[in-house]
Amino acid sequence: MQTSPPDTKTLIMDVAEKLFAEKGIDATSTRAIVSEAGVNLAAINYHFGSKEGLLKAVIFRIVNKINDERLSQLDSLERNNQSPAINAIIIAFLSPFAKITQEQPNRSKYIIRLMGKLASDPERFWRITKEIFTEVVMRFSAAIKRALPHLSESEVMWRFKFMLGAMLMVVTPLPFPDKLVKLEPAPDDINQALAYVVQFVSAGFQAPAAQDKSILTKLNKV
Amino acid sequence: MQTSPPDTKTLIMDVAEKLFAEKGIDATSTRAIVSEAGVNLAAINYHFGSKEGLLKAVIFRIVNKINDERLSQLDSLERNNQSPAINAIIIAFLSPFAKITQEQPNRSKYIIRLMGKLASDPERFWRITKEIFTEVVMRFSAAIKRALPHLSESEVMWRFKFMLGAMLMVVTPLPFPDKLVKLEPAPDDINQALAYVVQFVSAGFQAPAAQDKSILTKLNKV
DNA sequence: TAATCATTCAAACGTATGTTTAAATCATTC
DNA sequence: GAATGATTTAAACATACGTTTGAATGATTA
Repeated sequence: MQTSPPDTKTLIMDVAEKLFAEKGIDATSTRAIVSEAGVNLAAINYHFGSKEGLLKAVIFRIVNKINDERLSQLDSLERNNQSPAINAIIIAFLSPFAKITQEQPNRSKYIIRLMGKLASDPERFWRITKEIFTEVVMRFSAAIKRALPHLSESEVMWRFKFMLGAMLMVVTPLPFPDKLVKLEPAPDDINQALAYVVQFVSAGFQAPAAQDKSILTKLNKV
Repeated sequence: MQTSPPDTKTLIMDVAEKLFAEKGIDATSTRAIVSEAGVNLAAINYHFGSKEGLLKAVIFRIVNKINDERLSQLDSLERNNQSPAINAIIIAFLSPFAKITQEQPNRSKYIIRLMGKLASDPERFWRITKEIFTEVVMRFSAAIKRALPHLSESEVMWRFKFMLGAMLMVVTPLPFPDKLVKLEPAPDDINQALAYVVQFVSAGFQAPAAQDKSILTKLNKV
């Protein structure tokens, strides 16, 4: 069984995925992409219309796969129990990353980093992904609400957002001082980091509702 | 008591802070800054050397203030108790954002968004801020380690990172579907969001150590 | 084989960017 | 009030970018 060599279109998407994740989207030039892919400069515009067309293709290829897996796991959970436990919901949301890590260890780190880059440009992010993200966010937030009825809707959604933030940290190469620890996970350690984040996020979700409106209150009492 | 009109340097920093936060750093041209500030194009290079020099000046003005406040609060905690509770440590780390919101309501939303933009480019962020962030990270991670002796050093540092991720979500206008909730915090709601994140992160830190190495293990059992 | 369509190619286009220059203006000092 | 240094100004510079062009090559079909 031999794999056929990737065509130009796939080649460009693979390189773009890597460079967008590593350097950022705006900081990655079309020339850098075609140079590393070994194709002609005009290929991007020929195959994808524009740089944004290429970005959209790259994102769709990733997000569709991950979200399909998320929804499939949530379906499976809800078939067994109409209101699954919060832990199971969190794992259904986070584990597709682990699965991709397992299946495609080389690509996985680029995938989440690219998500991180996109999160900082909400306008563009939403313009590109709203068609494919709405269902996942609505299904999961609804499931979480059912699992945590003691929380207000607002606090549930904020905790959902905190989960995304913690998840992004797993592959964000935030460089701590060298004297401390190097927290860039090796491909093999990503599963360890995901186990850590599930533990952290599960406890966070199950915390009682926040009481004080301002954390400054606590300070001023001291 | 009258305030003297701001000099060119301050004027440029104020406008840059606003535009960097609103449009992003790379997407904000030097021409856009000087145009809104009403100064000459060469003023940025004259006063700050380069665009990155200006960015650094803008960031330092913010981060120095926040980190001084963090360290002062941690000092105060450790004067009373050599090993303060995890909750108090977290509040000491997160609350300076709330304090700035209180003191400078107009600027606070720009400050917050600019931190969000920077978070998506960790390498640049760290290149600029490592001189002033090292002390804070080392002091706080040491305090957290003392407060949570049942955790491995690796897991402590990961949870520290998760805290940063959750904190950044407070300042990242990540667009959820309109049908759900609008999670862009208004200036007045930032204190509420910070109270939420403290609650979430406290519980996360206090969770027992993670057991399974891979979350896929749990899945495969199903 | 000839014809048709898809793809690749080198080159150029138009524009926006950060930066630099050198003269002009302002403020301060002696 | 002249001289000195700091600041501002208009203009130009050099480069990098996304995109387009039209010819050349490749593949497919009649």
